[in-house]
Amino acid sequence: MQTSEIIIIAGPTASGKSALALILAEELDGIVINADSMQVYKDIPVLAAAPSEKDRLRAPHKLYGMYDASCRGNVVDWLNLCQTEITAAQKENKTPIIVGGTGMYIEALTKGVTPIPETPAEIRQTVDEILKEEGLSFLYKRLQETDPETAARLSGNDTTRIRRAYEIWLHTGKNLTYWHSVPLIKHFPSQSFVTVYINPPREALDIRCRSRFDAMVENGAVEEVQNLIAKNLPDSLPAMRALGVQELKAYLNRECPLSEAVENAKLHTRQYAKRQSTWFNNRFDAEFKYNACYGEDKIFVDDIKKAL
RNA sequence: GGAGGGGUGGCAGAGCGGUCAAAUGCAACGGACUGUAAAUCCGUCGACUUUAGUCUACGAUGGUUCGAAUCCAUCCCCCUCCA
Repeated sequence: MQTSEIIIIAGPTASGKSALALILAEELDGIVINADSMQVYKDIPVLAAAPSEKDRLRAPHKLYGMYDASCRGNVVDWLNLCQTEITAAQKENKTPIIVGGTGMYIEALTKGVTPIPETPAEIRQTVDEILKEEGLSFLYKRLQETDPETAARLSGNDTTRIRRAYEIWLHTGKNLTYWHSVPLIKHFPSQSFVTVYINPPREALDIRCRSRFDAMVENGAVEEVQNLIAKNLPDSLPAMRALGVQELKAYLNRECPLSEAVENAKLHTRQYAKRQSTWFNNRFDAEFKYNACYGEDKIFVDDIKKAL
């Protein structure tokens, strides 16, 4: 069975997205393409819950583990790679199946992105120094002068966004408000997506997150973090912020017992799942919604196949 | 048995006569989200009614006071040290 549609499977962590993607890939002769900001790093397959070797043999998987932990991935880089993979799949008459929990990535794919030039490293560094020397409130004041609208929209505590907005101004001479006024660049028309949202009840998800983390520890999550620590990377890198990394690092540094580290990681996973649900519930308009974790139910698959 | 310290909202922990429904942190709940997004940030958080207010609350009971989480008495628990 072949189709030119692009399937997108979104949902919170541990909802069973990857399993569904895999089954669909098998049934539809598809290619699974990752839309998860953490599964792109090769150093953390266990903690990021990337598909296993065995699963990857069952169907082609793209954009998994392609970056070193020292890299900083970002939406646009991912988007470009994703587009390449989608067109490559379509050329071979295979169904691209995009799966992931990173709402921002999926939205960039379906709705497009603003063509803001990439910020060079020097600019980032400059802003970093301002931040360090003058503080966030200073940077916020500068933003109020250069981009009052954006400043008004943001909280004065929102380091990430204030920094980015100011970087854009410094680099391009135009502020974020201006950039947001230019049309988004879209690579695929909206009609080409078949969207699926797995949205299990919180309690069910929580149980899964918890047992999954235990399984991660059994499958070498601690060793994974140990190897990461050995690389001596700054904690600010995305891979270092994957759920479980800082928690297990604290254990390895003898700051807390393993049980506590595990509890913390489970807690943070649960809170993350909530943030994801909020995102998808309120801004991801899916054609198919399922209110349970994906297990073995073929219903999902049949429903989706019918839509193609 | 003796000496001392303590019991505060789901938890931790401030407050030590009024401005205390009680700081702060955590958790919980809701929300935002345009290039680090598994990030970052915002709101709510005793109950009932609701821009004001009413009630129940700081181990228990009783007291002092115009007024107590804060002072006193008794009781019940907990911890530390000495024996």
